[in-house]
Amino acid sequence: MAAPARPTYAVIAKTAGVSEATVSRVLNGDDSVHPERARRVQEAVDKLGYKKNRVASALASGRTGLIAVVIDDDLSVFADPFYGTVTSGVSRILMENGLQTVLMVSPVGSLEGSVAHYLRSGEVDGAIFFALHSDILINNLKKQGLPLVITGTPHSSNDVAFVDTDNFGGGHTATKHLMSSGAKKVAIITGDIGTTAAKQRLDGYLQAYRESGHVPAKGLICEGDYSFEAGRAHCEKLLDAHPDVDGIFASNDLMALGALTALRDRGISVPDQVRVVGFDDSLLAQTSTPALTTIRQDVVALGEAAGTLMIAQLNGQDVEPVILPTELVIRTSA
Amino acid sequence: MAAPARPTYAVIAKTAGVSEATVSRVLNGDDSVHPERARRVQEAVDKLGYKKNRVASALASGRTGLIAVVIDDDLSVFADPFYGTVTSGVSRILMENGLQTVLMVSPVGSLEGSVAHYLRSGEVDGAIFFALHSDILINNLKKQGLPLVITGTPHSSNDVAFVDTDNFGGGHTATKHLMSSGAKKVAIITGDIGTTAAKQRLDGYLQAYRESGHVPAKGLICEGDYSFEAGRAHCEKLLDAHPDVDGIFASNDLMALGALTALRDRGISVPDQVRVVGFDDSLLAQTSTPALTTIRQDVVALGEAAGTLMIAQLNGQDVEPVILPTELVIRTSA
DNA sequence: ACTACCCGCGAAACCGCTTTCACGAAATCG
DNA sequence: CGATTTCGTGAAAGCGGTTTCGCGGGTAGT
Repeated sequence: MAAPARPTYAVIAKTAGVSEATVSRVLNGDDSVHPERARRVQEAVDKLGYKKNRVASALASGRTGLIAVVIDDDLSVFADPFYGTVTSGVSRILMENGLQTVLMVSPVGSLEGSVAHYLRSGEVDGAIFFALHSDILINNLKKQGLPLVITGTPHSSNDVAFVDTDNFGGGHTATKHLMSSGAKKVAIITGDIGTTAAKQRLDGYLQAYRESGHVPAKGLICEGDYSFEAGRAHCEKLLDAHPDVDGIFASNDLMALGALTALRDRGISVPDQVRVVGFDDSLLAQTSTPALTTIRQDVVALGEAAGTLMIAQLNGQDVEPVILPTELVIRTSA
Repeated sequence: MAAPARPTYAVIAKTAGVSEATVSRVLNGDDSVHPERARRVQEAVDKLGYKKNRVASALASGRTGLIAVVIDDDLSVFADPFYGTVTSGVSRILMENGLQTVLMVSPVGSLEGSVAHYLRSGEVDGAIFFALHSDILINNLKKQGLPLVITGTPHSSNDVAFVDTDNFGGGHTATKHLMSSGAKKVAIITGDIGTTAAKQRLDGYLQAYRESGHVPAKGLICEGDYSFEAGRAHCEKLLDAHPDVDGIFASNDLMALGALTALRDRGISVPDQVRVVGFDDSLLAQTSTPALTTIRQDVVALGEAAGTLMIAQLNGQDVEPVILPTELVIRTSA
């Protein structure tokens, strides 16, 4: 009510004594305007506290200033601090560039539904995907020329921009560390093998084994799913089948914690009898007992990289995938 | 390029043999259109796969279909699964109502900056606040008639809609549980006392004490800040000053974990010698050793309630604050 | 000095949908 | 049965920017 109607180009133009077209040019950084008139426009803008109406601008220009962050999974995924953190990184970068983040959570499988429609309908200038389960929509959108960024390595090697942690390197480092601290028989509990991250971490593990000149005994490779329970259950199975296991690399901290719990329940001392390494360096790793040795990934940086890649694409630049390094954080468990 | 230009009202109108005005009426649920013509419009819409251009619609109607979720804190807050989960609840409800969630993270103190501008400029139809540190902007926006919802109890009792967990009840229940399971001397480690939630949980604790006919000894009330370290440090101080403490209520799980760690470091058995209760029922509570007895708050429900309250306001309904019940989850620590 | 360009700038069309307004026909009233 | 409402509908005026187009004047070429 009391809101004093916001000024429009018409007002700015009048007070600056120029045409609306010129106002537009000045406000959009068109340098073909005489400095003096540009100054006058700028003055009027400042004086009237003018702020561009993004909606009108969007309609006329076709650019909405909105970037979708699409989570291709059920809502619960967002409870994972990982995504929250990545999102905040993305959001910060986008905001600094005058873009807003639109959050879209799309239950697995329904990606072809309303979300797809929304993305296709030009109501966002670009989309960043998390926890992508399928590449078909991606290829589809890509073909339409929508700037895309994927966090995590996509399954098919289409030329879509993506950012990812060096999962292979992390898996490799973790396994190496276990071996070099004395473990002879190192098992791995993988994440959901449907994800590329889990596969890459496993590959790193295998590579480390290869380099050691040994071969992982049958049964040392357990296919988990990133859950606490999987960590616990696989660890127990492992202890039954291979009582001489002395190293466990869990593909994330949560499973490592599950393993830790199973070990404690059996009275097996960590790290003396069995060493454990996790992945992520989440809060869990810092607060567990014993504190978890783990592979840190820089999640904020991941988000920022995704945002930066998006900005670059919007500016018409060619972009290369970004792979961020991991870091071994040595605590007590290994 | 290959994108076959989306149809507009003009096309729909022509193929249905009506005016654009009628198309608009049908698509916006104006029931004053003759059923037969409405059907024809609907047919045309279906046949052409028409999807309304939200931007144009927004410009003309003044309604953007966007709801801001504002986090008044640094980005790191979003790493807390709590906010991620609330956000996903909000997002789901909004989407079901054809609204999109715009995420805005605003470093503490800068709320009066670009975010405020954005909110004021009518580019969103409403705003939901998380982790609110100050009420001034709220009152300001409220005055402008922007539909608002706050998660957490606001400091001043303006009549803004809010949703919150029953922190008082939770604190009360936690303390009661400690007492009734035998604890004589129950301490509390509060959260950041600047937050209303921390204050309310403390009030619940005090109320339980009052009902027990006792008074908490001096020094049993420790002002923490929700961090692991605070939990540990306060617990140690507590053990030094009051060796006979036999119950600790930590205002969140993370601090409870800190306390658990301190206790273990001193070889004090939980729950035999000291009982510990946390708050949140986060992942940490489930995976800690011993598993943490805690007060569960339904975080998804909180988000959904916030979303629902927003929808109600947009529909012009009057809304009442929503306080969600908590639940005592008994595990091992108490 | 005359034509050919280039440059800065304003007029006006346009983006796609919403909403007011007024008109003709049908319904209601006295 | 004429006068007044009511109802469904289309024409048209926005919403607030962006962008094309072309004009007038200054610069350059010859």
